[in-house]
Amino acid sequence: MKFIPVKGTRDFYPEAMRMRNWIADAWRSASLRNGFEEYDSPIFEYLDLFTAKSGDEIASQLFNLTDRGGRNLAIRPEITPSLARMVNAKINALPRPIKWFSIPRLCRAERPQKGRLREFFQWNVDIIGPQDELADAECVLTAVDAMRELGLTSNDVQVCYSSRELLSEVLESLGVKGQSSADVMAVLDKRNKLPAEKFEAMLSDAVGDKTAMAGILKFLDTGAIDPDASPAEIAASAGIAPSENATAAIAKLQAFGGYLKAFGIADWCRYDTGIVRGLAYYTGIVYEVMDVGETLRAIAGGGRYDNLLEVLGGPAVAASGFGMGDVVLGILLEEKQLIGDLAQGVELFVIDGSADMFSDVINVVGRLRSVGAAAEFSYKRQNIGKQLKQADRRGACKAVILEPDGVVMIKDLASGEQTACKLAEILSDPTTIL
RNA sequence: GUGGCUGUAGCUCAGUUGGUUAGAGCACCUGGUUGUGGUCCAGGGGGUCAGGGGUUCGAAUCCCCCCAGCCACCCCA
Repeated sequence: MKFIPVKGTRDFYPEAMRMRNWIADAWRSASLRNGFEEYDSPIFEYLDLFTAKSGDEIASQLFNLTDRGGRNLAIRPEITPSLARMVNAKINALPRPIKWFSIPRLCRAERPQKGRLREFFQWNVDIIGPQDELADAECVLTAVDAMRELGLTSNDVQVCYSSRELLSEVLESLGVKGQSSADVMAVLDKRNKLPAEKFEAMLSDAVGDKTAMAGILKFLDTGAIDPDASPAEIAASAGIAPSENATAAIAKLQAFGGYLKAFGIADWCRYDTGIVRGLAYYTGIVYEVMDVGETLRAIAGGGRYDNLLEVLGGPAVAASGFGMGDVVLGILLEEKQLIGDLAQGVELFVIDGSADMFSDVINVVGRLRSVGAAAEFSYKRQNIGKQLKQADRRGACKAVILEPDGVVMIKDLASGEQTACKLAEILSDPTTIL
């Protein structure tokens, strides 16, 4: 073949398109149920918007271009900067909390691999305004709600959360700072992917100091957070110096856990100190949705990013949200055999009893479509058997067979039952056969 | 950017130690069973064996290059 799709992109033939729509419909309906409004932004932006958020190095991972006026542009690799830009522009006019969602098509100039393509769709759900962990919890609830709609259960996926704030505080109290802190976080992020020995060796290299190393390992072993204990007690049992920041971060984790429980999704969620979320802009609670076997990369990731609007030139306004891509989710749904039969048939298939009645067929089809019915017909004039076969293959519910002398047989294709009526009736009121 | 694996029909795959005109199933198209579907029967289209070069009397098969796909690393918003 001379022309092939670009590396890392997908063609959506009707079958794949049904799957994509099925997922997007679940995302959209869950969003609306949970009180979010849909927005969208341009598919390309000024390159600055992305480098301002993520640094100049990000440019090499973007598809960027220069327009004829010499402007540096980039295809959006994420929508959060655009969201921040849009919200900043109207921050004083928007009622809060701002609860918005989007399902953008995104592009990243990466080498494709399992669960990662160069073009994909990502559901984004954000709440801007509240500082309360209730917002973080409501985002998680929305994610769970969509996954539930798609047929997943808490036996399939878990929302693993931690506190970026607490982790920073722990590292700092152990004297791990600056580059070392960044290195340690990078290693922690791999914890669930590496064998224990290798992980500890890498961690040891990043930390350097033995006392600090022991402190980090003790912190990592923290189990579920007791909702009833005082933050100071929890800090003590996790070997964390009970600074003001540390106890505050622990209290936030407790509040977050309480909201998850109140929303009825506690069994979908668990505290996991191994969640770090890269070195991005997160400032508080962070989480990733993992498949229970942890064989796939994260299905979704998000958390609190209270500084982003300010970084992008706006006021200091708190924000929290997540992104869920269609690629890993699609793999998981397929593995769990949750996709089912997505074929969508027409309602009615209109058939001629003899070729000379074909003009009546297109007449009836036209009338049916004018009242909103999904009606189809065969382009070829052939016997009734072949036309019925075609009706069946199109997934039609009923066949409308036009016979001589104005007689019409309505055949239910599932039961095989037929009822008769008059062509004149159908033409005057097509809704009688719906 | 680095590394590993794999490329035969739209899909899943056969193809012997190199040997005539590269096959099957499914899918697709046509026709039949002479006016009621999910069957059945018959026929048909479709492949420069990813592409290029080499070895050989002869290459889908052996060697080299390249391209593409998959997978992992880096990175992961």
